[in-house]
Amino acid sequence: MKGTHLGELEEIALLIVANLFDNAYGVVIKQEIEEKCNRSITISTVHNVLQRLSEKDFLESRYSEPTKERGGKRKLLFRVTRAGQAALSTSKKMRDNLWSGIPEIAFDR
Amino acid sequence: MKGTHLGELEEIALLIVANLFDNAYGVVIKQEIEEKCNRSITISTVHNVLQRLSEKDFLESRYSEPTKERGGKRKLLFRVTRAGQAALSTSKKMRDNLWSGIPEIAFDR
DNA sequence: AACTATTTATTCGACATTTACGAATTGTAT
DNA sequence: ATACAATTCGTAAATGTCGAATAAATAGTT
Repeated sequence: MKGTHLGELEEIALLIVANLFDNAYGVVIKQEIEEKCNRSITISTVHNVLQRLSEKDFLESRYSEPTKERGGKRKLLFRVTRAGQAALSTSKKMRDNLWSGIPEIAFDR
Repeated sequence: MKGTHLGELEEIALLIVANLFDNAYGVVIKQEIEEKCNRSITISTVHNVLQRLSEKDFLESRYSEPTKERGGKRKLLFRVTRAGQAALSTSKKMRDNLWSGIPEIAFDR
């Protein structure tokens, strides 16, 4: 039963890539996850999830040109695919639906 | 690094229990997950996640009285704890925040 | 120019946690 | 005994996690 659902980190990574525009690559994605989700994560974990999302066709990638700065290797830039967008939308609808069934009162015990 | 985050299924299960009131136990939770999330899942998977959520103190449980029907064993009834509510809220805020940064346009390519 | 060091970045290999299922067990009513 | 409702157990697959290895670029040295 592989790739049937979006894992917790997978969904976050997809959302982060969708937030970034033309500069979504490993290092920046790691920083954004750490800042926006208030959680620490290593760069290898990030690359791992990016690769898995690519295999699932939720992300597509291309290499940038190297930059002039010291150590400026080419970067692997990511973009959310249509399938990725669909997966995100489905997930959001499902969760919004679940939340809509929870009265405020339930959280006021 | 155990229990640092709410897994994908863990979050769904928590939300489902929050939706149910006084009848949140294995079988019913399984049915609700299948209906509301349009996905199939076995009863053992459900019990497994319920147990893990209990160990993390996101759920609390008590046994009901046996019922009069044939095979009516006592049921293990679940309720979301304060910590569980907090975890759900945190997760929701994080995701809402991420979605707020994605312009509609980004999904109209 | 050729080396070596430093920097930015990605890839690899291994392990931990979560998700998933079928089978076994428990307790109740017929 | 048998059938039924429910939970628990054992194991495998998918996802999440990290440290170390590798790759490619610039800066400094000789």
